[in-house]
Amino acid sequence: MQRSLFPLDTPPSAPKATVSPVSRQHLNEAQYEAATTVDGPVLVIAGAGSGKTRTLVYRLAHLVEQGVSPERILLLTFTRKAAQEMVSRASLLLDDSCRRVMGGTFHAVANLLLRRHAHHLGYAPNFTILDQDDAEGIVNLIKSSLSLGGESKRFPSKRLIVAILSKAVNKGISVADLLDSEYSHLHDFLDDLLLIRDHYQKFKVEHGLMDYDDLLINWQRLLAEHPAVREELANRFAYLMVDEYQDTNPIQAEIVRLMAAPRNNVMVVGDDSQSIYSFRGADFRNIMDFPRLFPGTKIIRLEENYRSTQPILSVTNAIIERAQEKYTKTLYSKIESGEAPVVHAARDEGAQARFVVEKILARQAEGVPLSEIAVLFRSGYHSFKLELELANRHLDFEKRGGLKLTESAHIKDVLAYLRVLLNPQDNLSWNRLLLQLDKVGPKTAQNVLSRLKAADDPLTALRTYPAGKSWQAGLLALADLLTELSAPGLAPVAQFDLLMAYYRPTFERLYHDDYPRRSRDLDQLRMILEGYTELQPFLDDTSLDPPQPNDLPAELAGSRERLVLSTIHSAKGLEWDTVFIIHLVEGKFPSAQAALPEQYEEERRLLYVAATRARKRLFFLYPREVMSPDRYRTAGAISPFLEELPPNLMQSGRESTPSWLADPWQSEPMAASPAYTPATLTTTAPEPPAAAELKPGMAVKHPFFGQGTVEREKGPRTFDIYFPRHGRKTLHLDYARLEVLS
DNA sequence: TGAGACGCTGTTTTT
DNA sequence: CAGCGTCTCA
Repeated sequence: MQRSLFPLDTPPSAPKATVSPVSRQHLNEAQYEAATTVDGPVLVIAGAGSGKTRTLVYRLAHLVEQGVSPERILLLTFTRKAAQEMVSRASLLLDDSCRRVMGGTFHAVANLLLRRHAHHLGYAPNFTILDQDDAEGIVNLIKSSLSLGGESKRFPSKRLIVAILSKAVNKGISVADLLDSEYSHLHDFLDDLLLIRDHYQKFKVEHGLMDYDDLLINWQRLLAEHPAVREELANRFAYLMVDEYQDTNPIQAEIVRLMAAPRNNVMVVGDDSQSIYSFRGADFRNIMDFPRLFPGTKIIRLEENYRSTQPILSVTNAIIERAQEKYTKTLYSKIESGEAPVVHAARDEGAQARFVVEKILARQAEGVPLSEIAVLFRSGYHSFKLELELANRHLDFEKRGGLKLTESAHIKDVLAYLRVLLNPQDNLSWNRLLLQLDKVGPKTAQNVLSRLKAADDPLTALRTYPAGKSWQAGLLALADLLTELSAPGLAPVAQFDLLMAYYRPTFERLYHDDYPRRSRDLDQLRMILEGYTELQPFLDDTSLDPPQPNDLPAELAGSRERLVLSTIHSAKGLEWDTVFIIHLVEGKFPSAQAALPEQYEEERRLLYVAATRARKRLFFLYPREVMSPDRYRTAGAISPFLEELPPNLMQSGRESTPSWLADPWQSEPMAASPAYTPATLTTTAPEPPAAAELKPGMAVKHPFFGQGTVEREKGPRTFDIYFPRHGRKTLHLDYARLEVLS
């Protein structure tokens, strides 16, 4: 979790490089050209593993070295991590001034800009960002208030409704057209959907809420409708770079166009073969439209792959060769030798998991660190069996993708209090708080809500509300809590602690069966909160860059090598020595949902992305039998993507069903495993260091952020500390559990 | 009108 | 395998 998207202060530093970092030695011809063409529009078509990141990093350093002020560079990436990584590598290459480059996702940058300029659009600066879950919650409220969907079972779920409305926005088409093209079976619900959309829109504006799409739309509107603002921003950001351009949607393309004009110093980098976000409105044809959007675009292709061995590339080329529509290129590698990828048919899911573990141990024995190995899959739940097996064998892993910490109900509960504090208009969160009171249900909550809406001061309104006897006390307690929390000068962690004292009984009542497990999440949340001196950026980050549930503190994560389990989407842009792709069964991969040819093609690209992550060893696995929900075994068919590949490119491993396995028809029970505990945090709090003890340059240790260096004193008992793994944090000694190392 | 019990369905991917 | 809607009782 990292919030210093706009690093505002510059750490003192001397340039490290005496020779120009961007020399022809480190880059090939095409990369060099891309890194050093700084004026005018440039499109880089970069195949997988072709040194795209390297090129961007060198270009960043080159720009700064040429005298471009880092503040004037905007780097738009797909994840926050990617931006950090690039900025940090550029800093190593040149000097720390590169850290002043503004970088992040479209959504995160939109958020920062809109906090400053939202008033042009009729929004207050304290708007709340909604995640998908929130959006679904609002749609649900609207659905029931309009009494839609009651009788008819066919009425689309809140999930689907939100997906449809969002997709229409992101593709820039009407809901009617979208239904025609992708959801023809829902055509009868068009009017209902439009009605819901209008109510949803109105609800958001009235209550100071923005969903992910609004962040983009409003950024675009800001630029399109307010020329003065557009000019100011376009002036400030004289150089634009956009990574993963194949996954941008039309709104993002328009934002880029508006931000870049009239200089058009903009470089976009992407690979149409790796476009995997069409469900979000992205269209890989976007990348081909770029030259039309920016006449005079210089097009550069990076086709040499530096990552994988030729045997692996031969397979990945074969995968993508069968794509219906592709514009590009065949990758080649100079790393000739290497083993052919392995296809292995495991007996069932359990055997698949055991096979992976065996191979991991073998690879480890060959000297490959655990962190250089990854297991990839189509959907989050595909790794459950494997996670159990790994826990059994005491192999440490880190899971990416799938459920986020902030998606669980108990975390959402806590966040709702904090949200209401910052944005008293946020009726979604109010609703959540009210429903937690005993004897208060949806109906009562609605009544209270309508009163709050009319009132100037929500807290007074709460206190004076003519509540029923059975729940009056609860309402007052809530008002008291919120009053207490709004005391000026309270640090976020202090607010959290007060809040927990109030919430814990509710928490234990609501989740009585498994609250100890959930309790750990709250501990984790508290530690994350320690990195913030203000609530707003914390809340923004919980929506824009949500942490994973078992993200370990740096202290534990850094000391041990961990295997990576990841959805393919979250593995984008990364690479490992050894990669396993599991569950390559028809129905799971490609997903059974992918019925339309376009969706099927995207599944193919997804497999391509997964396979191109591997440097040396690549394993394709599938279970021959899968459990259907009713405990019967059914035959799993091999994914058509694998079946259609030329067999001579791969080693086949059906025979290697481990001999120690029991009778193949006997279900192999997993050895009883001790309940998996995602590393408890048993740190005994060290004595808080006295402020006088901390001096710039000192090494300190934080339970979550790991080792860091004190940069400067920022206030009473408050210091800026730079953590290499998490960026700059402002920490208060009373709240952060800091340990002095030197 | 809230709360708890029961039975059904449907299940990607992420900002 | 939960998360939803429906039903019943308080």
